[in-house]
Amino acid sequence: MLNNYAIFNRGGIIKYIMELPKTYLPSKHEATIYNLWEQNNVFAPSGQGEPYAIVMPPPNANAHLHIGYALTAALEDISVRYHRMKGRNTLLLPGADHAGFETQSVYEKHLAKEGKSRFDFSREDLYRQMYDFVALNRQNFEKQFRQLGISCDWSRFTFTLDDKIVKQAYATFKKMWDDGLIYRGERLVNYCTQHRTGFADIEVEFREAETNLWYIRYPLVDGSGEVVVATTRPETMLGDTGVAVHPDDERYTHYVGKTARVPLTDREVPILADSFVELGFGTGAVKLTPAHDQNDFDAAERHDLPKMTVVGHDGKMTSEVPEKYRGLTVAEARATVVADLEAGQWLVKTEQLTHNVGHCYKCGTVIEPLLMEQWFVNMQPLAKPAIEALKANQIVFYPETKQAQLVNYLENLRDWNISRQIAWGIPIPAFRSVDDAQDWLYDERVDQETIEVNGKTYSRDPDVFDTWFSSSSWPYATLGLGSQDFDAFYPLSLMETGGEILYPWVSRMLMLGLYNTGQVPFKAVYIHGYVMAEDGSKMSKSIGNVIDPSEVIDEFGSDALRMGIISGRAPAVNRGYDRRRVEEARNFCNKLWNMARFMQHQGEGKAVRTQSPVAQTSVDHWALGQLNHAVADIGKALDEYRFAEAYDTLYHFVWDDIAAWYVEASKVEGQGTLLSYLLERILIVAHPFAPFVTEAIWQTLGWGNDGFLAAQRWPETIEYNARKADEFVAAQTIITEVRAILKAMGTAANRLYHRDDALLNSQGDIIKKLAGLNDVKSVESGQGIYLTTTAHVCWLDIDRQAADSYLSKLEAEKQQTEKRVANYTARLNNDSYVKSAPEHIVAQTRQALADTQADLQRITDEQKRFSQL
RNA sequence: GGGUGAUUAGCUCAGUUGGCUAGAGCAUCUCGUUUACACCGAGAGGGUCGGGGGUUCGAGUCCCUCAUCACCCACCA
Repeated sequence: MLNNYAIFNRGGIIKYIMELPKTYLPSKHEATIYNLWEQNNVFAPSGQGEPYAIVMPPPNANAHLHIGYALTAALEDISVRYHRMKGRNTLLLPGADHAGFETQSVYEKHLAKEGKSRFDFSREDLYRQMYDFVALNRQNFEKQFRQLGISCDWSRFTFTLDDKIVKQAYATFKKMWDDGLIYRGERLVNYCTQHRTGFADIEVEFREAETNLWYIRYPLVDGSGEVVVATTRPETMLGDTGVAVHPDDERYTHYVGKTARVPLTDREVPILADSFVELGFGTGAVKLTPAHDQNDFDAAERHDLPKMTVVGHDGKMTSEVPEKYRGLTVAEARATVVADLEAGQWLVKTEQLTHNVGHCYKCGTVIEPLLMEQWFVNMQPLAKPAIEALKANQIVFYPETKQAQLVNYLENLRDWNISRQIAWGIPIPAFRSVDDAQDWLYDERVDQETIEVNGKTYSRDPDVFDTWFSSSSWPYATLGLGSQDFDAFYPLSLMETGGEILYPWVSRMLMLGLYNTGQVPFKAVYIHGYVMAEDGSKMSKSIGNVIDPSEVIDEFGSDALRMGIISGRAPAVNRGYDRRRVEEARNFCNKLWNMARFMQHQGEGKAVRTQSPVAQTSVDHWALGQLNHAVADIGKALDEYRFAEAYDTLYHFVWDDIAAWYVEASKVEGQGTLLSYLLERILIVAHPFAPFVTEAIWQTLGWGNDGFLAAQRWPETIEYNARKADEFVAAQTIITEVRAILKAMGTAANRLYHRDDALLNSQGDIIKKLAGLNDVKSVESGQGIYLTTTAHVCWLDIDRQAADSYLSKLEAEKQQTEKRVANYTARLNNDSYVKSAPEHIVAQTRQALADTQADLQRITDEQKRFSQL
């Protein structure tokens, strides 16, 4: 099979030549086109104009892109291409995420297949292995991004473990350290005993679980009675260090201050009053296990209770508990404790209870709140300025509601645990004295296990940062704080991302951005919704309903996927993937392609690019007017990130106005002389949405000599004659009515008569061709039926039989028109309407009434005329 | 428990600050192969905008309420 296109380089100008087959075949062009762009550095910032910058939220370098990324990519790329064409200094900076724990989990599965575990390796070894593992997989997603046509500057590609990111993380940590925002604390940490690491609150997944509520007697030491507590975790009673009741709970007032004995142990614990206890729940008395429950921990802090760790990092009971329970798993311990309670008559009763239990979002293991020493960030001083910036509207949110949600989140923020006990991440640059557990140093020599400072030995903290800690500086760390890029592009124009990371990421970028740069990191935030499966359910690998963007691209093309996926989609609304919209968009690409074919055909194979049109005919002026409107509407919609609306406007402008009306009109001799100009403008305006097909056309027509389409300027408003444009609108009205009548009556070839009407004289040829008439001519007196939707007197010569059936149709039309007349009349008779409504609205109504009355008049005249025949 | 969003044509969904007869694509029905395109063209049918109440000259749009669905946050010893 012969190649039907060739690329060659002649005199430094790249030409792209091929035939124009009937249908556009994306697969034949997309890769070639993207290579041309990339090799010619089309996506680098121009250095001219007002800056416009987006830094991509880095996708997981290890992942195969799912179809949601097609949406992200389309939204970002449309914005960027549009602003580039507007002449702005535009940057789209790509990146990839090492995705700490996520990737380590994947790698662990990989290891498991080889019968190994991460605990078989040192952290350094593991890190190196994973770095290579990710480097291999990374090419995959970079390839997919290119498939999607993303116009990013690959030379600025940033990986979240790159030096500049690590350095920024260290600088941030150091600054916080110096400012006293970082503290080492023994706190309850959400701990997965399977993965052996702690998590941030936000990473814990709560699921409903059926469990029991056990009611247990705690006898008073003075023998004066007992307190019954209710618990879902009887095994943790082995670590109880108190019992709490509500201060207002009269049932227990006289117990407060007394001492109870914890069954199955010899421990005596105080009964105290604390308002965190809920009066209505259980018995109103609660056991306190400070080392394994957040509320209990907080209460213990307030009342200075000791904290006993009874569940260890391995998920087994520790040596703190009586010997018979030691080494049991939590589940085993629970069963044993319950049995022993029963045997000892300590158990009052058991109730069923449904409640939420935290699980590891990766492996599903129940999260144990465990007491651990970790690095924490004091969030209040960071959250406060962020809240102020939000309330001062320094960032525009799409949709708006996300702003208030973020404020609400920030106002209730707890301190942030940034330590993770995994290998795949940025080592925490802190060292602890081997002699003094309280003596910590900040030091960046993390490649060393131990360091000597002032004659003392310090050993490295084995933990790494939470991924979100380093990625919170993403907007300026990628640019390089204080660099030229930073000066040019910070704050970013837009942060485009999904709703699931509004809290963990957007909020932290905002806080740390303000902290490190004194400015908000971005001027706008666009939150996209999720792409669900076609039936509206969540896509997941386990269900097997994941849609691969590459497969869609293979079938329909990248442009079709981009447009199909943004079509009709509002921000932050989850919606299923809709294959029909992609098909629709594919058809649209083909429409563009065939308009180009038609134009080339008209120009006898030589399509000349025109930039300064001379409008001659009415339809020319009309087309320019429509172009102006479309360009303005699309631009305005894109300025406000209303992508679906912008695409809709483009679609209907191209298809309805130009393809259906203008191109058809241009087939009439002497009409439609601006085809190449309009096509040129359309390619530019459509380019942000459908970059491949538009560039393919551009290059194929030989316009590449003037530079890439991707580098063209967005159209300016063009002058046109509105009165002449209106002539074509009038012609359209006549054409539409004639078509409708002929269709409804089932008659074909006919003539349209008029009495030397100026419009009919000048637009006769177009009307004849587009309405499918035999003739349009001026006569002394005509015959047939009058048109009723136009003020231009003309009548359609159809046979008597068809005319009779037309009458009944006319009656239905009359009734509708009468209704409208009544409607407008009533409105205008309403004094308060005329007084309160804006003048132009009232004027519109008056005009509408006049027009409708005229229509009604023509209809009744026509009926009368018929009845006299 | 708190919060957010959704409910518009058979289906999937648009509808910017309230203002012409509420739109699109797909699907359905008629007709059509006029040399850009059947991934096409022309025409048609189809909605009391979830229920109820309110504000207003005017409500799909704003407010209240109810119902159903989805999601987020918090948390239940």
